[in-house]
Amino acid sequence: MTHTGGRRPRPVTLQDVAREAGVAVSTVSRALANPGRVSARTREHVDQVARRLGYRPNLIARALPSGRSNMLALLVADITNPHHFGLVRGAEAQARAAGYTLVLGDTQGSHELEADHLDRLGSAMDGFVLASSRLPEPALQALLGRCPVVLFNREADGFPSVVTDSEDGSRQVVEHLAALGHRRIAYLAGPVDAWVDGQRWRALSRHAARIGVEIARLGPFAPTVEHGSAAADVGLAGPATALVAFNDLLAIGVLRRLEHLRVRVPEQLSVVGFDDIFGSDFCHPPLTTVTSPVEEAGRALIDLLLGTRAGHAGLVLPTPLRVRDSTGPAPRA
Amino acid sequence: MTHTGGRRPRPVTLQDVAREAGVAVSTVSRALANPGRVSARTREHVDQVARRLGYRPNLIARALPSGRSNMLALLVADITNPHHFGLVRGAEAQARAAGYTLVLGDTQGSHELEADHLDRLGSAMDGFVLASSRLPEPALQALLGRCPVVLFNREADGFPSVVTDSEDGSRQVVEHLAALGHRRIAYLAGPVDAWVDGQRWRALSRHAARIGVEIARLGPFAPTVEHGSAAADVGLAGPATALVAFNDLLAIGVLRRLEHLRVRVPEQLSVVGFDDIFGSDFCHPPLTTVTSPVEEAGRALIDLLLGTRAGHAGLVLPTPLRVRDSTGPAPRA
DNA sequence: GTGAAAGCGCTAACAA
DNA sequence: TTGTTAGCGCTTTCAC
Repeated sequence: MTHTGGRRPRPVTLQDVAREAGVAVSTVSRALANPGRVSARTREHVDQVARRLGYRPNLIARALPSGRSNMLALLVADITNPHHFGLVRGAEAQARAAGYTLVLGDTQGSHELEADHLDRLGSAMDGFVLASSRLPEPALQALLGRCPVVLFNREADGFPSVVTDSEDGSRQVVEHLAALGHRRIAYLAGPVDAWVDGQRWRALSRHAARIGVEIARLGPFAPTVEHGSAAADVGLAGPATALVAFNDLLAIGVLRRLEHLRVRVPEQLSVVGFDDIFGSDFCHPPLTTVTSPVEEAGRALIDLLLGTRAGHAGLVLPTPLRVRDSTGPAPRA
Repeated sequence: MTHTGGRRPRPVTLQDVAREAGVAVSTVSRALANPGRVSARTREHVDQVARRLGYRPNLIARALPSGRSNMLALLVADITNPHHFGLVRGAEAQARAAGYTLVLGDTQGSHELEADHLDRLGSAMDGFVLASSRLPEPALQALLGRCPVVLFNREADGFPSVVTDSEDGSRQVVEHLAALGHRRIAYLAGPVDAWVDGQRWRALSRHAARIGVEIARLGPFAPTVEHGSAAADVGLAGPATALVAFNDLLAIGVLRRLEHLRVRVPEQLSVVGFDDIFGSDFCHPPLTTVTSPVEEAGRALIDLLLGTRAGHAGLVLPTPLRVRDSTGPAPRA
């Protein structure tokens, strides 16, 4: 790796600053970190010398004795899912405001990769946000003593968490479809190890039962646009007049397949998604979906991780249904 | 941050393993890192003890004396731009394969934020990939001696880089539009500090001149779907029969605005984008765009950074034009 | 308010 | 092959 930049000059260290300023390293350290515990004159002088020499603290060296790296990691199940955009932005902003650097990791929906990331980064991070963690419960519990962890869209004993209100979102979906006259709906399930999948399915079926609507669980399907084709075909094979997809990625894939098959949406079949991602407003037809305030979630997660927020329990964020053109009156039987 | 997990047990260190195994720390260190430089028996024994004790190397402590953290950072101008998905995936995979952890940073299109990230992370990373860097040239040059850096979609003296072939992509766009009878086209420019913006504009205007097509540069516009509205309005105000947007985000925004204004695409106006992002195939109408092999780019960038790839110069990736439904014959005057 | 000195957990000479 | 030892650059007691 030496080619890039050729000879690398030795970085300026605290020692260099101390020598140049004519004080002890500990004084420089204090002047820079705890400006209160040093005289105004020294602080100013040290500051100036440090600036002149172009001193940059070595984060690694700082982290070793202090035990804090000032880095937080956000591990997402799928970085290519636009759903996480806002989460990243919100978390980034909040972390930065608190003086932390946010580091992002993609687990590609694999709990092995997730565990691997945790393993590798564990000793170097001050805490983790696991978004849509796919980790088996025992693996999660094993983390408990080792490192501060907060969860997004997953709940587990002992962990602070922020979740979107699947319960209420599902209620809105069912009531919306029922109001449009749908009596048979199908849920196109997501990954079995995705905690929200279970939540959504349970809430959906409970409310369907309450209202007197039939609901079937189909799948599971990988939550991607590509797999929407398979999901659409399975959905089409049944009696359902409305399809509720695990998330928007899958829903958009379903929509694409239906268009290709010349199945008219919503005239012949209604489609609903979850998340309200980038693209759900300009796909064809625009998707009716359960929104979620991900940016707020991102901020709240960091607050929880840092202990900045009162109440360490679970935070549930509201998820209003955004009705667009992919849902309409049920076709006459 | 103490709430999460309660009492944290002191992690197992090399010393613990050494004591338990009845050998010196250096032996444990070697057994774990250079299994060749230690007898098979000791290695096995140490391995076993380490496993039994649940030893996890402390990355921070390891990085200090060795000067290598085994972490690489990828800084992208906009994490919410789907264009970067493949880049992240490709880079992640390649970094992981080489034993490195890839860390992601979002600079939100701001060179201040970019510089800040570089500053904060600089001492803790073994290298940086700057994707679509907005850093002013002098700031970039200042990095030269300090840390290995490779560039994506930007070229600068002294830095290895991978760029998509704006030159050839632009040629294809102009020839495609000319073949459809367009004689007046407009370029909806992106951020002035985006290197590719200049590249695309220059290539576009050169080829337009060569072929005898008029071209105007409009903007600059922020490269987001939202700003597509403004771009569409400006484009509509001129004589152009075809609009070439800086990227797909902007192009999709333009398409949305045109649909809202009941301007028929491509009958009344053709639209072209760059990147071929998520959504460009299901927006309305599907977008004609210049593709780019981002996943390959991601892998190549890591290779370049690690010096694994022969030839440290600039790598130019092919960018075939994907023709969809947003371009058609020029309207009769 | 400031300095001296002891580590943080690990790597890498150097010795044995 | 293995052990001893000196740091890496910084923070943080503890004296002064």
